[in-house]
Amino acid sequence: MRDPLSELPGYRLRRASAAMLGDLARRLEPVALTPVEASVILLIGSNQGLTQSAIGRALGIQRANMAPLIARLEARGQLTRKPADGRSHTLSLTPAGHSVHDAVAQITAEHEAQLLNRIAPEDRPGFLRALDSLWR
Amino acid sequence: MRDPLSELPGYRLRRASAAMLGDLARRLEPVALTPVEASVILLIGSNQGLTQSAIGRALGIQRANMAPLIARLEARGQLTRKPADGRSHTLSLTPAGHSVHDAVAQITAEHEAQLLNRIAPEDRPGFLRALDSLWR
DNA sequence: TATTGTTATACTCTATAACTATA
DNA sequence: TATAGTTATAGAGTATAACAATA
Repeated sequence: MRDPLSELPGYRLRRASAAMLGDLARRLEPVALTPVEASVILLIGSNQGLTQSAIGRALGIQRANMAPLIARLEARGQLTRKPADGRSHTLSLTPAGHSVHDAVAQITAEHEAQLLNRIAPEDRPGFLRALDSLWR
Repeated sequence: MRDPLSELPGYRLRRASAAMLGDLARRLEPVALTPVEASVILLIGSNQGLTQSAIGRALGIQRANMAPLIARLEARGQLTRKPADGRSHTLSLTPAGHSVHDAVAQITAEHEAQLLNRIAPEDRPGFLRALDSLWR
């Protein structure tokens, strides 16, 4: 079969990303978090007290999508909202949130190690530079 | 803000892929196709007469998701199904499908050129090798 | 038995619009 | 006026399960 797509960098990027996202999602099943939820937990863990919208901006998640996401994590008792100035909330991890955070950090480290392991060492720096150029 | 995520290759991969997918989606708006629909059109254009499930396998699209996708393209008059052996259908582009195919090929080429253009020339071969290692 | 196609269904992620309340 | 948060809603993309028809 002629397959013009698999030669295309953009198509390969999509497939590679989907494959790695699937791997991460599987690894996160034990903690019952989606990749996006896990990224929020990780970022709050490194920045206690940021506002909801600051977290969203850093992760490229829109305000409208942050609201139910944060409500879900709060309902699970993994984070708390404290009013900051009347219109904004600062987010912090609860003790349960810290536990999940540590588990997520561990899972993420394993996932990332497996990912890098698939790439030839000499290709890794260029790979990271290329991704950075595409993203920002 | 401490941002441990943006250092992670897997996270960068996700953000880069999302950014490029967004660019492609915008470019495809004039032909009213989604990136996935466009990939199907491209693949059929290079392989007239493949079965629906063969296309799906090549693109990583499940049978259950191919059905409505193909029905949509058929309803637009861009492809036709012919029964192959009683249980499988072969897919071919109609004249309208060929027109869209050519437009999609053009759009895709522009998209891919823009993508590569963002990456330093010396990083491109390693980037492609790395994506290939992650995908397959 | 395995494969093809289909339907139903659900979930994740993203997007826009409109609204309230506050700065 | 601009920002923060919320609600409602929609559309892509993907996933599983179950079924009929055919190989």
